[in-house]
Formats: sequence, C-alpha cells, structure tokens
Amino acid sequence: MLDSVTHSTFLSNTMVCDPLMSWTELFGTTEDGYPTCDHQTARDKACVRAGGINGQECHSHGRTNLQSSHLWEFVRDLLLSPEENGGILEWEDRGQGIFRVVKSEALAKMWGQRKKNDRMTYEKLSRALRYYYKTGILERVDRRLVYKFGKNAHGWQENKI
DNA sequence: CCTCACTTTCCTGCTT
DNA sequence: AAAGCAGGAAAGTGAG
Repeated sequence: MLDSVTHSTFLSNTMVCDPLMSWTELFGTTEDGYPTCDHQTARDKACVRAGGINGQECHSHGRTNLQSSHLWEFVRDLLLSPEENGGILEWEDRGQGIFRVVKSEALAKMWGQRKKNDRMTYEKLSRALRYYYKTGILERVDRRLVYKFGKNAHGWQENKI
C-alpha cells in the first residue's frame, strides 16, 4: 500500500487561520452523526462573504476563500490553500494540474459542510466530478483518486490568476 | 411559473 | 471484501 505521501500529513494543526471551522470541530467528535452545524459560530464563519475575508489570509497566496459555489472551484481553492486542506488534497503534478484526493471522506465532509448537506459522501461527490469530464473542466487520469484539471478549468496555475 | 446548468441521489456492474 | 470508477436516470436547487 505504500501510503507514502503524507510526510507530516497528520493534520497536526495547520489551522493557523481556519477560514471554516476547526478540524476538531469537523472530525473530532463527528463520525457521521454531525451535531456539527451549530447555530451561528460555525455557520457565520462558513458564510464569510467571498472576498470579504478582511485580508486575513495567512501567508502564501492571497486566496483563502473557499466560498466557491461550484465543486471544481471548491476543490481548486482547497488545493491552493495547503494551510487549510489539512492534507486532504495533494498536487501530484502541479504543472499539469494533476492532483490526488488523499482523504476522500474528509473531502466529502468538507464539501457537504460547504453545501450544508451532511449526507454527502465521496461516492456522490465523485459522481459530480465525473460529469466534469464531459465539459472539459477535468480530464480523466487512470489512477485511483487522481484527477486532472482540463482546458476549461482556470485559476489553478501558480502564475496565471 | 418555466428553463437551464449543476448537483445530488440511487443504481448496476466492473476494477483494483 | 472494501473502496473506487463508470455512467445512466431521475430528482433537487438556485439563478435568471
């Protein structure tokens, strides 16, 4: 199985400036029950208006906002903010836009959280990703949990923004 | 209210 | 055997 990967992917903390809720809040106690959705605290944080994140970006890219309405943008933004993705996603080949879903369940939970849908699963999320093959947002990669941005995807390259 | 694009849900079968 | 992958089909949603 050579997990390889994850040198220090133990979500140690990395939550230096969580844009959404904290990791513990997400996984610490919620296996699948999900009493999560508090009322306001967590919700408010998740509702920070896009671009309204008062320049609180951590170091690195000035893009710490996961408010994207579309799945592929959400994935892209997560990929672009390593501080927040806690090792969920990882670039396989940054130059070619190839990335791997390291923690499928976590990704599904995050997406579900974004859409306020606690029934989200990787099975379902991946179905949505598969539809992107038709529109050129993503390209198929013959490897488990590996995807590649297609010609119609934008904003994932370091230089081009 | 309707349409459209995107997403979710469910399913059957196949592959790793 | 469990987890992914493939897509078809159909229902749900939000924007316009």
